Amino acid sequence: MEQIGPEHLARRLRDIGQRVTPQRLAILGALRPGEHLSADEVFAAVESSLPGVNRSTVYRTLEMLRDLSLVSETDLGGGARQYERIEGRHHHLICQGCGRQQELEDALVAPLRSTIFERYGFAAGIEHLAIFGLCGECAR
Amino acid sequence: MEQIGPEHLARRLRDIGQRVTPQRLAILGALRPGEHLSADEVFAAVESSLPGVNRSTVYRTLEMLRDLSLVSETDLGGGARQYERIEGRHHHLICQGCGRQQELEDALVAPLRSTIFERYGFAAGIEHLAIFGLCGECAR
DNA sequence: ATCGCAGATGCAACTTTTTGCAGGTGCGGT
DNA sequence: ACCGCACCTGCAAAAAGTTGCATCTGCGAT
Ligand SMILES: [Zn+2]
Ligand SMILES: [Zn+2]
Ligand SMILES: [Zn+2]
Ligand SMILES: [Zn+2]
Repeated sequence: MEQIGPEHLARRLRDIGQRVTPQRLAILGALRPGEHLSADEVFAAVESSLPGVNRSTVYRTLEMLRDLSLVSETDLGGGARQYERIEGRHHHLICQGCGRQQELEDALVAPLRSTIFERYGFAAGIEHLAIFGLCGECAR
Repeated sequence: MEQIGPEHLARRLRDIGQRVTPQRLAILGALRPGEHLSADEVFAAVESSLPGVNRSTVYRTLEMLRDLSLVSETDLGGGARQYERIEGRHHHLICQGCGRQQELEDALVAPLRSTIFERYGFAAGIEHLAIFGLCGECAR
């Protein structure tokens, strides 16, 4: 598992022409691949290590990280949007019957990305899809 | 173009075991295929024909219609989620560079739905995707 | 036609997210 | 090391969306 320190995060931000601030380091540091956090949970995590941060800074930073494709922002149907540091694409199948979730490998989604590019010349991100529907058990 | 009257909408609701109320008829009636409306725009439209309706009724009704797949709910990136009456699936490509939108036919998305079903036995809805990325011009 | 109740609505409080603005700070240039 | 200013942040208010509860109502049953 990749170990990430503050210097690594700082470099990552500078590489893409963004300023390095304590807030951004804390926010990016609070996010880990494979873990979905709400903005409020990120806020709570950041608050403890950097008292005084403002919620809107958290929202604005998450928005920036999302625009830079460093973080995914997804409505998984649970009230608040979920944020996750992107480290290899993956997606989620969410059953509207029983609520169970299942991970979906990007390999199944990749062809869509290719088709869209071939057909429209459009480079689709599709970093983290939430696909709603009915699982096998609930479909009957 | 399909003409829809109140009786049609009422039948549609009853068919799926939902109660018919003036609010629901007004809300469903305010939505038309091919037109994206925010919850607030739906509220405004409904207000004029049925004064006194409450915003939360609009939100709750849109949520119900979405669960019943009569209406799609999509974050197109413009601040507020957009609602549209579903009449044949379609999707949108949204360029994060210039903001231009392009419609995407469901034929290109259908294979993903099939693949997911074959692989996981999961019946994916995918009624109205918003796919973000970069258009040909902005990609360079 | 009337009754009863599960489900819908209105209302108000609350949570979540966005925005405008004034002051603060990272960082390239000197 | 210092400056300058474009970009960030905190703050406060607004906008968008959700929830609990008391009342009301559509509609199946009598
Ligand atoms: Zn995920
Ligand atoms: Zn299920
Ligand atoms: Zn649409
Ligand atoms: Zn573009």
